[in-house]
Amino acid sequence: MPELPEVETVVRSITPHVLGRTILDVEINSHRVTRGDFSKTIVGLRKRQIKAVRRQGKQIFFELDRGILYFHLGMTGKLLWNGVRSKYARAVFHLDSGTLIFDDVRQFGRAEFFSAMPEFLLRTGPDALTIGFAEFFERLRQRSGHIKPLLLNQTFIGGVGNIYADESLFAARIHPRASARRISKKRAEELHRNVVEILRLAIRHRGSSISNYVDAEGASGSYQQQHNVYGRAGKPCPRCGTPIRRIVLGQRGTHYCPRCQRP
DNA sequence: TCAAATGTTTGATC
DNA sequence: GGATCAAACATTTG
Repeated sequence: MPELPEVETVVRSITPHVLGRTILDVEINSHRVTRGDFSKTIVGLRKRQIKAVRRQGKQIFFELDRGILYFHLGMTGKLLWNGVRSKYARAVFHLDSGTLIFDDVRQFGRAEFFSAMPEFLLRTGPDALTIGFAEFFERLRQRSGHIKPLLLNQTFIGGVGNIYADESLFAARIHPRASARRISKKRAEELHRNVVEILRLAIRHRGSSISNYVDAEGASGSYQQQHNVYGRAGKPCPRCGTPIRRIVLGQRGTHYCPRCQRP
């Protein structure tokens, strides 16, 4: 579900409720919430104070007075502040200020305590909002393969998912199957600029709500109303009227305008 | 019943 | 060895 704009919106809506607060107790209702033994997470989090909340790519970190609480929302994860406890409430965090529910239908998300930043979390590439063009282009040049799956690769850049990859490629008029390393500097500039602009705009609209996504208060985003290609297969391209095409690329549905985005 | 869904990890293969 | 690709994970919805 959540890509950078949605995760950023969740972070912004959750931060005022949890910053400086103390975790009193934790319930974990599914063995899939953590990768290892979940009792480590319960014990590790008890009595910890939340010093900072930050996002890198699609990852959320609560920095504690000792250790880290890590969240990844996967496809259907939600963090709900004092929200409804559904049957998908996989973990519940009781703070001195209220209750944080980690709700996740498909269970691709994670909520886990680490005493130190684990290696697998350090593999994330630079955040899509902060990477500069020079570094972006440099990294692009080093890759073979198609541009669309590369944008989804979180070790390349962090934060872009299926919606914003399709929307950014449309804005930059780049075919999703274009060879990453053969994209011209001018086109790469367009792509970099559009990725940043679209992510920022989507944050202003509090993200895209397709089926599941809501912020910590349970509110939907509205950016889905401005999608040009994502989920619009067969509908006219807003720029030229040609029907939007849907293909499968890197196992993901991929939407583009066959006229505006030439191979 | 089948396909698809905002994502990542794992294991094969190039 | 590194990069790339497909399968698997779990559940709902149309």
